[in-house]
Amino acid sequence: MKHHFIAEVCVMTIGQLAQKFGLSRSTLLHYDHIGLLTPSGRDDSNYRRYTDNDIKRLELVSNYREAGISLELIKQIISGKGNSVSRILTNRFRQIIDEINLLREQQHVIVELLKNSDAVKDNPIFGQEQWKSLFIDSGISEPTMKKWHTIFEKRSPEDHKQFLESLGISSREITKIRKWARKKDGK
Amino acid sequence: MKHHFIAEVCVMTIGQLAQKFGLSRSTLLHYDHIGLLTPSGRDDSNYRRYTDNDIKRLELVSNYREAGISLELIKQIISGKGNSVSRILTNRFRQIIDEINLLREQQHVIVELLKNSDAVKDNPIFGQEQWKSLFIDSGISEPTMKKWHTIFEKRSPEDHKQFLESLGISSREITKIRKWARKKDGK
DNA sequence: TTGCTCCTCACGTCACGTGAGGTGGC
DNA sequence: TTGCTCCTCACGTCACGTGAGGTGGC
Repeated sequence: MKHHFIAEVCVMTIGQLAQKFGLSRSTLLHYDHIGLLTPSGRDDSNYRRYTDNDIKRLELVSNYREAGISLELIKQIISGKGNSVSRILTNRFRQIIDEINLLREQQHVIVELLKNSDAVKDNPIFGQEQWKSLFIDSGISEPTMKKWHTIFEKRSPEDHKQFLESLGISSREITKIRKWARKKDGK
Repeated sequence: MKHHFIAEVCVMTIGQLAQKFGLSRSTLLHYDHIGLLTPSGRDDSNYRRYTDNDIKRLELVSNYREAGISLELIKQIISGKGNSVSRILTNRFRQIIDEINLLREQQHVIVELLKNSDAVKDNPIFGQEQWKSLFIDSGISEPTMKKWHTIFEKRSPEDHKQFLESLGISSREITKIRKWARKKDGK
């Protein structure tokens, strides 16, 4: 005996799918253009129809994108060709380490430039409060900020000190901050 | 009484300058195109002649580039227009923090993906040794690797554990590595 | 008719890299 | 002549973003 009701398939338009995944339409258009995610069909008005399968595929794509894998490599992964997934992932992991180290070096350079600039004289207003609000405005929570100080202090205490100095914070305050950054350790 | 010898000015061709700064020719060509660094003159063959002043300017550009400042902002800094230098530098510093956090999230995703993949079954060879040589091949020294383990362990012990597991390392080895990563602390 | 989403080009972004085709001095 | 550096377009990269100009259903 057959079921006479049609299986409930979930078909979505490009806008709905974009919203569901927190992506932009142009991102999905782009994925279609390069053949990474072509919708299974079109409706009467030539609108893209994304089916369940397409959605599953986008789920995969989205995950790998969140790992920072390039679209080209994601194509390879999904098609099953090219390097093994675990190799691609570990390569990317190593790449991230390099990128983070590069960014750390940039932070180091910035500290040096601030040290040599007349930031303090130029801008005595630009003190601890401004800096703190900068963190908060950018959505960084107090605990994250503290954690960051802790890591900075541990990684390169001298840079940390100089950085704090470049902000025009009093040496008494600096001593306080650094002490507490080191203390968090034992906890 | 005047000096009758001509001041020794240092004039360089584009190739020489590129080599001196460890940049490519096309980089310098690009800087000329966008008006960031236009050589003071040309010689008879229409070759670019970079003078002492140009070299000093490139020194500045190069420094800010090493801080990851965009060419557009460097233009503003050198021309003295726009935001103050210290503001630009601290903005960039904050941006780097965001970027590093994004990369850390990507590492987290990779760990999850490795955990859920059959990396271990697929690739039992892909053990500690392969991973270690990956680090070494990519120019990361042993001490840097150790430092990295230490930080990873401190920041998110659970992720670190899972990551090590995903590599197929024995639980005994893992315990050993993690213990030693924590120990470094007291030193 | 208004408002909404959808469509397809096609060009812009950022910091260069890469030829193609040609010149000039040793 | 060979080899070297230099020159000027002009197009490619990567992952989209941004109009421009137009359609289709409520």
